[in-house]
Amino acid sequence: MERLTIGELAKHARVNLETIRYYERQELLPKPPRSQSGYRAFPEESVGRIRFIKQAQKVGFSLKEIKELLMLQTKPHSVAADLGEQVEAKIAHIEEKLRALRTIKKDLTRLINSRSGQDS
Amino acid sequence: MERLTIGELAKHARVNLETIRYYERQELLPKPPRSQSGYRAFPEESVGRIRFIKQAQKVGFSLKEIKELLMLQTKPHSVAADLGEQVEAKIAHIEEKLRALRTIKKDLTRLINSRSGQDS
DNA sequence: CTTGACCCTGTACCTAAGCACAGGGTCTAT
DNA sequence: ATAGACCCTGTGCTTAGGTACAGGGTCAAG
Repeated sequence: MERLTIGELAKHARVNLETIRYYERQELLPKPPRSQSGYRAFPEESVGRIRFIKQAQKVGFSLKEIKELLMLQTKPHSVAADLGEQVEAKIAHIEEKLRALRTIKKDLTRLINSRSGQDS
Repeated sequence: MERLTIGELAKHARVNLETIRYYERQELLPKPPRSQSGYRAFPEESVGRIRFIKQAQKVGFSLKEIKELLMLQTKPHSVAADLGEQVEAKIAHIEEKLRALRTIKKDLTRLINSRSGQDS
């Protein structure tokens, strides 16, 4: 399996290299295995993981919340008791954001329409 | 027309009173008129304005971006040249966020569905 | 076998978005 | 006319989310 250095990962995921180390410290990325010389050797899937983090940030999730989302995704078969509930809660949270966005969008759209025809 | 003190506005808009002063400094709220004794006297619409700010923040807009959104909304008849373009750009931005949210939601939904039936 | 491009750790610095005083004036109810 | 609840300005602190070195090892190419 292909492994990436931190620099390669940074390039693929389009983030600053320091950001990756920061995410590792914050435990958003699992600690990667190291080469003999101590270099980090990331699995390819780290690219997707970082992209996910960036997507989620873009819509207002904090890193703490994103960590929870990632935990749900990557340990789906863990203790598992009320996992469904947790996920439902997250989805509700997302739907709230969707509503907020649609409202803002509607406001702006109305703005455009109200302009057409009248001129200053 | 009804006017609000900063404390009343904070209560209605459900934000900390210091946040309002901060927004004023950042020019997200227009400087309100003052009473003889120097107290701020906000128009009622400030409540809606603050709520809008909070909604937009929830979905990942920075205060700087929100300021732009507000300027589009409140001075729609200004210089007006390429205002339509600006609004379209904002809407595109919002649609990007909508897509990101839907992706995250789909991931989580898939997670729930994949669980039903199988057990660890 | 050295030079340039990487990587390591650790620490410091930075911006955004507030929150928390201190020190002082105001307003109103008793 | 005084206490309690407000308001004012100014300054400083805090947290999140990074970014930027410094000081030092590593690796591949010529």
